[in-house]
Amino acid sequence: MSEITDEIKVREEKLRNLKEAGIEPYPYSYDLKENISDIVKKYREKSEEELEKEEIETSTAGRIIAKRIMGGASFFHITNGKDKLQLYLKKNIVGNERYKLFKTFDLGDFVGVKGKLFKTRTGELTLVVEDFKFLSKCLLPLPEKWHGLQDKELRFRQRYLDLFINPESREIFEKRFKMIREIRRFLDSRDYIEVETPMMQPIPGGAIAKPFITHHNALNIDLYLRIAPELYLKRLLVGGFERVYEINRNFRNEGISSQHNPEFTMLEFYQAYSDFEDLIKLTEELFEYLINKGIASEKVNFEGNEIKLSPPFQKLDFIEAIAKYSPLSKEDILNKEKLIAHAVGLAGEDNLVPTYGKALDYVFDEYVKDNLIQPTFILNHPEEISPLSKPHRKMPGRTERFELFMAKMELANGFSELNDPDIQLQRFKEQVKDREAGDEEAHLIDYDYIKALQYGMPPAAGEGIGIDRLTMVITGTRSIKEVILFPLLKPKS
RNA sequence: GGCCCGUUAGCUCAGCUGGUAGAGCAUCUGACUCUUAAUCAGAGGGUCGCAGGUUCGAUCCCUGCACGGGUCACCA
Repeated sequence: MSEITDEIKVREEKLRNLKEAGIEPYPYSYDLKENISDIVKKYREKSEEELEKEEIETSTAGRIIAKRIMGGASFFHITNGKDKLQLYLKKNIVGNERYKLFKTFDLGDFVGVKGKLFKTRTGELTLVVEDFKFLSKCLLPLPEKWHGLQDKELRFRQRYLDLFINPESREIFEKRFKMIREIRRFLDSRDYIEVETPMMQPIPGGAIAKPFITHHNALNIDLYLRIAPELYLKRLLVGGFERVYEINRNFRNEGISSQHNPEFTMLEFYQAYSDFEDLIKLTEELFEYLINKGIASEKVNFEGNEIKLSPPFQKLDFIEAIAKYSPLSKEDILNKEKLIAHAVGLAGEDNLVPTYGKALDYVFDEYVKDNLIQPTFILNHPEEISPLSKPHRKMPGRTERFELFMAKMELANGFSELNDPDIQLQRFKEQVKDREAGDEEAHLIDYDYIKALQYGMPPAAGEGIGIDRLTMVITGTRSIKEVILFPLLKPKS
């Protein structure tokens, strides 16, 4: 991929020179006392006098990212990707030969250094190098120091460069993974247990989406990469696990956009003896928790809008939401033929399968979604678009379901779980009709799941939260590719 | 998939109505023992995304393709 430039030749030459000088360019380890971040954290606030008095001797290691070479003394910066530390190298401390050697190290090389800490005239914490060890060679030239790596394609294809060149990028991912850690702690402290369920499923279920297909040779069967873990997690409720969650990948064979990656991370959790109202409360508590832990801010700026992440969040009935933001009346929306006609009129005949479910989805997305900037629970979805939710105890034709929207995105989806096997089978059969009407994504009948329900599933509520989108909101990022370490890109030939 | 934009040195970017390319950083050589976008003096580095076309002549105009970005459609 990379052509050999003069600079690469020089770096390769330097590598050879190291070997010839008897210096191992790829040693096995370095016995460092503290990492760069610890040093910066512990000693940054100390005064020049304190440092001088305490004579703090330490050793650390990192990648060289800046060189300022002078005749008899030079300055370098090394980084661990997060923090950087200035090094001061003096000829009369390390000796002429070693000084000359260090000067040949390139930007990107790893070094281990040992010495005392002091502050320069300008007040920067600096390590006077007394001894050093070469730790690894960087053979390719690095991006530029002022602007970093700007090219989005390179940033995604060579994320490792992005991570140690662009601190903002590094921060997004640190935040993401700390958030996931806190979510685990939040659920663990509520007696949840984290489980793993199949990624490869004979019948893809639990969501409405096109799956990836793969093949198992020994069994000679096609399998589907899961589009959701839902039906397996609910089998665990049948099996006696009362509180379970899974944080893992789902795969959907659909378009790639600023909000969609073919594989994405989902938190799904199920809680026995609870209903959708309980999970609405739990969801608000989770946001509160993430704010208290310093993961999320109370307010976040997203595309110029200030989003208030601290609960409580507003609530809006699904049908009323459409009535509010569209020219349609409640009666229009509940009238199936009329709504289908309206949706088909909007979308064009070729673009919409004429089922009530598809029409509902379509008008909701068309009229409502872009208005949902502040966190909003959309409630009580119609049965036609909620094949796995329990019928609403007060509203006929509706289900006990909620979706949490913010920043024009769906972040969470939860409901009281349908545990009546007869109704569930009936709903699956209605999905089959939709499939016959041309809806390729309608749910398939999973008889094995029905069988599990026939053994009895306790009343329960479950919810899925999109981890990538949650990261986007918390970090104020517009593109899902910015929050996925290695987003899917077309391979470059 | 449609439309719009981008692709020029390792990186970040200029490049006028078409006359075979420039800067900064990085690299190399030299000077410099508190620099921090270090400084000073010099040097090297390019199949202008790919393939065609128009033209005496194309980085520039046209067509196609590739990859990326944005947007719409699709997608819970």
